Amino acid sequence: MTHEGGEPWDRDAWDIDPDSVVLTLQALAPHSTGLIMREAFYGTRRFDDFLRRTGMSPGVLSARLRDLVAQELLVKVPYKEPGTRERAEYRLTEKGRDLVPTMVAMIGWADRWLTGERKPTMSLRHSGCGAPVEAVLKCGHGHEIHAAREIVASPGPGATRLS
Amino acid sequence: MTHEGGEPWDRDAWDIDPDSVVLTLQALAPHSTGLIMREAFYGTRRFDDFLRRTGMSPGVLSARLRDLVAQELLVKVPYKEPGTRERAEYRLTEKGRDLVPTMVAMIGWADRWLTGERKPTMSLRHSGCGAPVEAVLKCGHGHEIHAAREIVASPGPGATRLS
DNA sequence: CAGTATCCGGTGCGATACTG
DNA sequence: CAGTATCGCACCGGATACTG
Repeated sequence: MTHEGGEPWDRDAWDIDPDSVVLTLQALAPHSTGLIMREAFYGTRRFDDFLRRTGMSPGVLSARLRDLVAQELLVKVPYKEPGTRERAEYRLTEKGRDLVPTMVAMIGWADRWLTGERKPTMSLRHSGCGAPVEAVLKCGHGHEIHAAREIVASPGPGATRLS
Repeated sequence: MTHEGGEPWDRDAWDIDPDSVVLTLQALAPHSTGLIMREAFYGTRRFDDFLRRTGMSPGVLSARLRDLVAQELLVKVPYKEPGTRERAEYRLTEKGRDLVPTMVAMIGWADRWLTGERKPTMSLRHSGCGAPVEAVLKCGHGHEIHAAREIVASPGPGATRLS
């Protein structure tokens, strides 16, 4: 993953913003947003569960949930259990669930580099076979990619050429 | 990717922090850090190139590069071209390069959901075969995973049981 | 070229109190 | 239960000026 080593394009001749890496990072920022999404992936749906499990203040949680709903990563769904009053829950949308590969890749990286003494706090396994889940890279022809240098980056159709 | 639907553990009985998702997000936060890493992946190495291509101020860039070196995502390497004075460049470490699957997953997500009218600004291809690169999920037994519900999350060895 | 120093404005967030 | 309102602080980041 580099543009050096003989690629035929000049980095400074292209404006590549908004870059997709940054867009995704922004979707999960600020920090509290990522925390909420983590909880959502692990199954949390109700306001007070998010509150207790993330430890953030109600004002912050409220604001971030609003952002996430606006981004359509979560949907607010009213529901009513028989005999109780109506409540609200926040569910992952398809767009939100599609962040799973990103989350799994992040978990893999942190588990490889950041745990040190400590072991991973969460374990992801394939339902049925029980083997650990990981994110891997492959290309459209089905080749698995194991090194960054097997990837060539170049300006995409949305990049604008400068001057 | 859920703990609901009959899994035999109680989310509130476990402290799963520091969670790997959050750890990785923290490694790439604040925002300027992610921007720098993006540039690094696209091949940028020198201070003034980062400066111009990211548009941030020298103070901010300096602080973030320091963080990234401290985190060992980048290394500062002095080098000398014949006839010029010594300069410094920042290179990705193995730990930094290992974020590639995460980056690719993020790029895929943003390209699927965020582009709207606009097309992706960067294109990643397999060197040699030229096919587009993507992040996919698979398990240790080699099964490809296509739906979030094929993944079961449970507390890992590093989680602490409460009370 | 590769930074450091300073100022200053915005915002993210924790704590706390209150409401339907 | 599911939020909203307010306050004060810390940090992030833009602009600008300066240095080896």
